[in-house]
Amino acid sequence: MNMMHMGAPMNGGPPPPQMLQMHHPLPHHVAVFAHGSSSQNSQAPPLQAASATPPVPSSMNRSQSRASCPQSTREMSSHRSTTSRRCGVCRGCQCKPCGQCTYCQDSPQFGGPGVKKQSCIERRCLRVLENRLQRDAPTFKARVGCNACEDCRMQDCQICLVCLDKRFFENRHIPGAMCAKKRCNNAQSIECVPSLMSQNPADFVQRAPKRSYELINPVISQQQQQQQSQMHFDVKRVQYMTGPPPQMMQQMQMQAPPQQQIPQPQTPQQQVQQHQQRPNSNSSHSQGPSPPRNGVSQQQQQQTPPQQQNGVAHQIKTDVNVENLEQHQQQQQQQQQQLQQQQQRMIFQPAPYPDLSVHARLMVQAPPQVITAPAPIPLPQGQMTHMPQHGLDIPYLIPTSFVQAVQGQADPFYPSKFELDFEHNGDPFVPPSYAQDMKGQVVLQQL
DNA sequence: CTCTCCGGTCAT
DNA sequence: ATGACCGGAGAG
Ligand SMILES: [Zn+2]
Ligand SMILES: [Zn+2]
Repeated sequence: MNMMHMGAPMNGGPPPPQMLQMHHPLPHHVAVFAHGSSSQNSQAPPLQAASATPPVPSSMNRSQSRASCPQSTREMSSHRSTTSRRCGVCRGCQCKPCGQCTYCQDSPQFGGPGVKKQSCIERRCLRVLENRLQRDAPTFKARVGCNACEDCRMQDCQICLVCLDKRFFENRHIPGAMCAKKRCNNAQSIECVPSLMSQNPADFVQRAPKRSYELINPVISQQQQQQQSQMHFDVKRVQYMTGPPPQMMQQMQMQAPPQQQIPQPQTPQQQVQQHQQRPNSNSSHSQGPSPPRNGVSQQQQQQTPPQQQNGVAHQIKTDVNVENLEQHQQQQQQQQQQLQQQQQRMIFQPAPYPDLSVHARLMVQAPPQVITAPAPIPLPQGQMTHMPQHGLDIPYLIPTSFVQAVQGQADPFYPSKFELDFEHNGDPFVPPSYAQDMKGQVVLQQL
């Protein structure tokens, strides 16, 4: 029951607030939307459109409170230091509400009842995610699978805490853990010893904003990417700026991220109008969510006319999701080539871990397909497009490498949608769609 | 006041 | 462990 559908500030009409004013210098590889701050990056992606269309109205990131001030000031100053706020710069913060995820559906913004009161899955902020990981990881019951059973062979869910940690934080918070969704009988629980960070919450707070996502993603040539088209492997290499704990030396993570979906060129406003009437627009959560506490069901909310989603069919992008590195591309490519075969194989042959009893060891002794980082690389930025670097230069805005994005996708969290939207409606900030068929493909679980 | 949405809590 | 709720913080 809604009928409220008040014109959300974002859709309404308030002139697009010019992007978040970054107080810190933006790395050249980071495109800026705002006023002609056209970063003169060499790869000069077609950002005109972007600048014309701010990612999200400032009103959208209300709770973010001055995203421009990366200083921990506001975040911490808040008496309720326990409440993490939006960073305002990560992909999530930049994204518009998809309008189709369960939370958007719930939001009054889209005519929902507003009972769930959660942010759009697409808009999940990485900072918040991290805070949560830091909080929960210590008590998280991590397990390592046998890597032999069927479950272990399945691809990671990509939405559980472990997967998210893996994807965004290179398992720093829950090292060695296997996808929480996997139900391996031979799984062994491991003590989660969050590396890298002290157990002192006070520390997090301070570090959170500064948390650099100094992680490096290997670069995979487009060709390679295409060759791996059957599966997505977001191979990442860990690289720590600060002294990494022994167990976290370096690791290579292979993930089989869900297939990318093609963005659905439409703005929230449009979405509101269309207000899908999808049969299974349960979207986002792949795992059967528990039943709603009360009668408010998703369906009930969908009382809007069965508008069509428009002609844009949801396609599935099969390119490998890999984010490109700027400089180490070459060497990486070489490396990748060598590993290419291996990787393809891993797709169906989850590497048998040498020893799973100790996660520490697990981390050190990377599985066969593990690619060890060539050498400490100076955090290239721009590849972790979805990683906010609170307080630091954040290559999370619009990576200059739009071009790359268009060709080979990087991460489900960095929807290829951007490029497409450019072409379709010039709005690169429209979040990926949540077609039921893509259910659980590109999401972040509830935070 | 309006609005977004974090985080705690409870049900599953 | 995870999702549904919902109180309420905090920004506009
Ligand atoms: Zn959404
Ligand atoms: Zn954010």
